[in-house]
Formats: sequence, structure tokens, C-alpha cells
Amino acid sequence: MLKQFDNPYNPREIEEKIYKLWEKSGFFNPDNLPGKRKKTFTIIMPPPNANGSLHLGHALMLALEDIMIRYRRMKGDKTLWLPGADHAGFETQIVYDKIIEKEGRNRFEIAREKFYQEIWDFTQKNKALMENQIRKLGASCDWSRKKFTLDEDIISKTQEAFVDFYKEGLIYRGNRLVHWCVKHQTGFSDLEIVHEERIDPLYYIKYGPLTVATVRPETIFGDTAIAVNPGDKRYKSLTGKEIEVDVVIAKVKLKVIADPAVDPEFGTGAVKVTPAHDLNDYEIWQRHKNEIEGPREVINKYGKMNLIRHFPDSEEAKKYEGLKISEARKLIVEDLEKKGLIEKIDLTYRHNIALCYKCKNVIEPRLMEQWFVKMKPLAKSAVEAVKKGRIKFIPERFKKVYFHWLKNIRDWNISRQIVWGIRIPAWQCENCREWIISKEKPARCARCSSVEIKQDLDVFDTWFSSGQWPFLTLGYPDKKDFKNFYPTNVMETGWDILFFWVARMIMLGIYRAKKIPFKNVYLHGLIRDEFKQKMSKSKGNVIDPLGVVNEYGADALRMALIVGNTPGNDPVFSEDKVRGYRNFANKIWQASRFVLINSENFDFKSKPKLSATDKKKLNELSKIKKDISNLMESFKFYAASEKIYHYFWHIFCDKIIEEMKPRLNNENKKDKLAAQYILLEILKGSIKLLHPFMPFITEEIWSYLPVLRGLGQAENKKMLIIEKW
RNA sequence: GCGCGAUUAGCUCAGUGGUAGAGCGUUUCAUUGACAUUGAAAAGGUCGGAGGUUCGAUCCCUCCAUCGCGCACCA
Repeated sequence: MLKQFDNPYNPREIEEKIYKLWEKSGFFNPDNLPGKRKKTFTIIMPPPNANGSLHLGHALMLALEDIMIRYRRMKGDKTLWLPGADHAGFETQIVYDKIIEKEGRNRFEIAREKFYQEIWDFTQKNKALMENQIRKLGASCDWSRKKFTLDEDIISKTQEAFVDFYKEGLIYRGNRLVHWCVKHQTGFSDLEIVHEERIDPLYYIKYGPLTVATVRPETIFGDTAIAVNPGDKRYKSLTGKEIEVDVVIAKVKLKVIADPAVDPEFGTGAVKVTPAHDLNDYEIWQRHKNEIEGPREVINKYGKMNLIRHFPDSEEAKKYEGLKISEARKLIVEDLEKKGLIEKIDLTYRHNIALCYKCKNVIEPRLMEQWFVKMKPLAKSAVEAVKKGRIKFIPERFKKVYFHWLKNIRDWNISRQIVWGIRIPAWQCENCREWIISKEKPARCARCSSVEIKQDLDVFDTWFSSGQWPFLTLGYPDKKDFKNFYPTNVMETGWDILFFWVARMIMLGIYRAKKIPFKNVYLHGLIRDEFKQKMSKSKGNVIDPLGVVNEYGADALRMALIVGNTPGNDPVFSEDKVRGYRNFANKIWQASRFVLINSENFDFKSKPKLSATDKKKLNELSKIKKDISNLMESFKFYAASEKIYHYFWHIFCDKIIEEMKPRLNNENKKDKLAAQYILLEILKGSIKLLHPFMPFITEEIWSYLPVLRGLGQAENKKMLIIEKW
């Protein structure tokens, strides 16, 4: 009878078989769950980027969410776990750029439509691959509801949101300095840049009667003013006056203005103002629009000098034209020195510079027209939702970080100059430059009636659409799912995308869907290698979760990722740990085999007579069950998993089974029956408690178990996945 | 600059206002026992430092140190 118990436990075939059984059962779909289930429990899966394969972080994400879903499903909830995949705009385009780079191609030379189609095919391939990887990890998500961030309805609803937001005054077209990456040729939001401390020469340049300090002398061609602090007595007499300065290739007249942003303690207390290439200076100009000239762009989008148009009469300007920033800087310093205009150079100056988060090249602030979302009104209700406890953070400390970010938030640039993404539904009249915001192409310009109308080439920041993911996936605004499953219960994701994604989902959910998108935010840590290093392809320390599954089984990997891994803290991954839980899986297997072999002749008709210590053992199990339930409810999976592990191995196997052994060989039929009964009951109870964590092996063993309902009754039984907790 | 986290056994980490816990590792013993992917046992920590609150602090408060991280438009 027990031939099915290979020795030792071999997860590979069993896991494959069990997943198919689950899928066939239809129980991943909440609509198919048996019984009356009033309470819903919903998790929208953070859609993995369809530009590669799953990494350990995904495995952790899937394990955590699957644990919650399986637990709630067994508890009797109508559980929906909605899977998906993310086109991941810029990220994917960069990945694909690198691929074609190896083929000697360049995206700027490929037609837009063709490039888009190529990336589409690329992501579709990855998507299919990833979906199978998700299955291998045991994820009990509802595949019938899976969504891709470029599904037609998602695109359409995202564009509709843009149109509505524009009408509602939440979105505007702004001409302002944006973070520009010279390599990637796109603008970014505040989140796609990173700061790095550097030591750069600080040049003190004689500027007419004044001296100014700067790290970017090459921008002096774009200066439109000099600013000093209003309280600075040294410059009182010059304030408001025009002075003539020598910018090497010409002499220009600049006004000295007073602005509180200038720190009199720093440098000389006088700042050259370059509104076209510096965020601070841009803001200074905004405050002095009436007094001084606006941005004079002298560096183009390729990071090269482009100043000749501002100095048509200067022969000297020609030698700067077209130079890279670094070259121009070298040259201007030489020229300034020749003219005796460098007062001194501070070589110890430490400051922070903005870099592209992807390529780490210096960000060039660049004046551009882009679409912006006004964040202040959105941030307000997002703060409130968390403050009032309608949304809970696990761990709680991330609230502080969240509040701090929202408090200081600035408007969100959602335009990206890339191909891979959702096109912005904005159209511009070629004739009068009027913008028309509409999903469909307008027949003619509303202002001048011209029919020469072109769509904005830009696409949305990918987070603009994924920020609406919880309600878009559920079919906002009129699908039943939206009514039934929104707001969702838990958003489980890594803390690293708290701002990128979580905060924006909260803001957009409240604004657009009129309700918070989820009640709980569970933030898991980022998995580190054994040296506590972040895992990354460039470091070559990435571990393929599927390789681990193949060797040790998904159950073992899941346990290794979950046990002792507290929310918000970065866990260290070790193969030793996986090996330990592979051993545990075998332990479960062997113990189950032992119990089943010894209960083959179990008499279901007789009523076992339990001793006091027998009853104590059952009580102990129900206490464990209660403890574990409490831990599950409070999101302490790291402790719940450890508890059941410890109970099964060190109480059930080491103590209880050992204690029962003599009784199983007892002549006394009644006593033997009681021992068999105890073993079966405790095995059954433990297998259930283990199921959310180790779904495969438990489902397999469950299929062999006679299920005792009441005393002495064997009944037809259900699959473990829908058994009652 | 502002903020967050960590500091507990060799390693990775839990934890609690009342004589310190787990896993892995180490040491010793056991060997055809459901399981060697095993069992039994053992060693191993003034819980980063200094103050304070308390009858009592690893835990609460203050300061400090070291490490890690996040945010930030001072040229």
C-alpha cells in the first residue's frame, strides 16, 4: 500500500504532479471555492518585470503571499491572488538595449514601431517563462485573472486616467528643469536619480568686481545673473546693479540680485546664476523673473556645448562648440587662468552630485516640456490614510519614511523619452502648438482648426500605470471583481519600492478609485548573499531560485526563505539553510510513512479510549495551532514557520512517536488503537499547519491519510488546499 | 545636513521589565531502528560601551561608539 513513499523524499516529480492537480481543481480561482465564503481576502501580486527570470527576491515574495493566501483559504475566506507581469518600461528597454548592443545595433537607429515590436516579443517570451517559474514555487494564484501591464484594457484605462486627471487639473504640462540622462536620452522623476558624494575642484572665478565659486565653470556662458544674500552687507552697494563680467569668449552684463537661497557663508557669498543648467538657479530665476533673463541653454541633450547661438559675434565661442562637458571644463579653466581670472581652486571640496540610477552617469538638469502630476493634493490624503490607521505598515517603522517622503514631495514628471511603454494620449497642433488631451486622435485643432496634429512621442513613467495596478487589475470601475475584491487586504513587496510603487498606489488608489488600495503593507527585506552583499548580475552572485528548487524542492526553499526572516530586514541566504529544510521535508515524509505503516490495520469502527496523557497531547497540538494562528494573523510568518517546524520534529517525531512505539506493538488492542489514533490525529493536524509553508509535500501526504472525523469514521476527503484550518 | 536600522552563542538571526533562545556549525556517543537528509548528549553568550528610570534592565530613557541604509536642489 505504501509503495508511493520513495525513500528518501524526492520532491521533483511530486511537486510537478501536485501543482497540476491544484490547477485542475480550479481552487486557485475564488469563484470555484466550495462552501459559503462571505469574507474575501485579496492580494494583488507585484508583477515581476518581464525582462528576465525570477530571482530569490521573487521567490520570497511568492512564498510570503502564498502563505497568506493558503492560510486564509483554509480559514474559509474567498481568496484571490491575482498574478501579473510588468512591461517595466525603462528597465526593460535598458535590458533590451544591452542585448542589441551585443549584436552591434543601436536603438536610436531602429524605427520606433519595429523596436517596440521587438521588445514586445522579448517580454512575451520572458513572461511565459516566468509564469512557469512561479508555478514551480507553488504559488496558488488565480491564473485565469492574470494581467500584463500592457493589456489593452490596462493601456486604455491608464490613458483615460491621464485624460481625466488633466481635466481635473491634477496633471499639467510644465516647462521646467528635469533630470536628464545623457546616455539614456530621457528625463526622469526625482526617484530615478541617486546621489553620490564626490570631491571636485571648486573654482573661485573673478567675475567683474566680484568673485564667484563654482564646480561647473563651463556653465558661465549660460549665466544670467549673480545672486547674493539679501542680508549680506558686503554686496549691498552692488545689489540691483548690472555689472560687466568676462566670460572668456565675450563680455556680458549681469544683474546682481538678492535671494535668500544664497548662503553668505559659502564660497564668497556670491553665486553665478545659470537657470538653464542648475535646479537651484532655476528656482532663483523663478523668483526674479521680472528682473533677469531666463534660462540660456548652452549644453545640448547630448551633453555637448551648444553656445554659439548665444554668442554669434564671438570667434572664441567656436572652439567650445560641440565639446563634451568635461573637455569644455578643462578648456575654460585654462582660458580663465590665462586671463588671470581664477582666484583660487579649492581641491578639497566635497559635495553630492546627482547620477542616473541605472548607468551612474552624471545627470544634466535640462529645461524641457514634460507632463507633471501635482503631488501635494494626492499626498495629503495618502498621509491621512496611514495616520488614521486605515492602512497599516509592517513593520511599522516604514511609516516614518513614508511620511517624510510625502511631506517633501515635488511634482512628478511622468514623461519618458523612450519607446517601451504606454503612449501619452496628448496631441499637439503642428500649427499653433496647442495641446489636446484625448484618447483618440482629434480631427482638428480646437483652437486653430488645423488638421496637422501629432501625438506626443513620449510614454508614461511605468509607475504611473503600475501605481493604478490594484484597481486596474480588478477591472475598475465597473467589473464585479472591483466591487468584490477592492480594497485588497495586503500589499506585499520589497521595502526598496516603497516610494516608487507603494506610496503612489496609495495616492492614486484613493484619488482615482476613491478608496485605499490595500489595508496592509507588508515590506520584506532584500535578500543578501553570504557576505551580506546585495545580489546583482554585475557582481555575479545571483542565485537562481529554480536551480535551488530543482535540487532541494520548492518546499525547502520556501522554508529557508521564511523561517527567521523578519519583515523589513534584509535576510542572508544560505544553501545550508535550504539543505536543513530539505532534511525537514524528508523527516515529514519518513514520519508520515511510519504512522501510515503502523495504522494500516486501524479499526475505524472502534472507539479508541484515550488516556489522560493522550488527551494532553491533543491539547498541546491545539495550543500550537492557536499560537500559530495568532502568529499568522499578526504577519509573523518567521515565527509561525519555526514553531511548526519545531513542534513537528522535536515534539511529534522525537517525543510522541518514540513514546507510541511500544504501544503499537502492544497485545492490548485498545491501547494500540489509541496510539494509532493519536498518531494519525497529530499527523493530520500538523500536516495542515504545515501546508501554507510547505504546500507540496503536505498535499501529497494528505492524499494518503485516512481522515478521522469524530471517532472511528473515515470519510471522503477533500484536497488539503481547501481543507478547514 | 535630516532620518532609519543593526550591535545577543563560531555563523545567520529570533526574543522578553523578573534565573538567556532557535537553526546551522563544533565535540562526544549511538549504527541495519520511520528517517544517516538520523538519534542521544555536550560545549559555547558579564545580550556594543557609559549613565539614568526601576525592587529588578538584554528589553524603557539619554549619551557615545562601530557598521549598514534611506532621504536631501547649498553654488
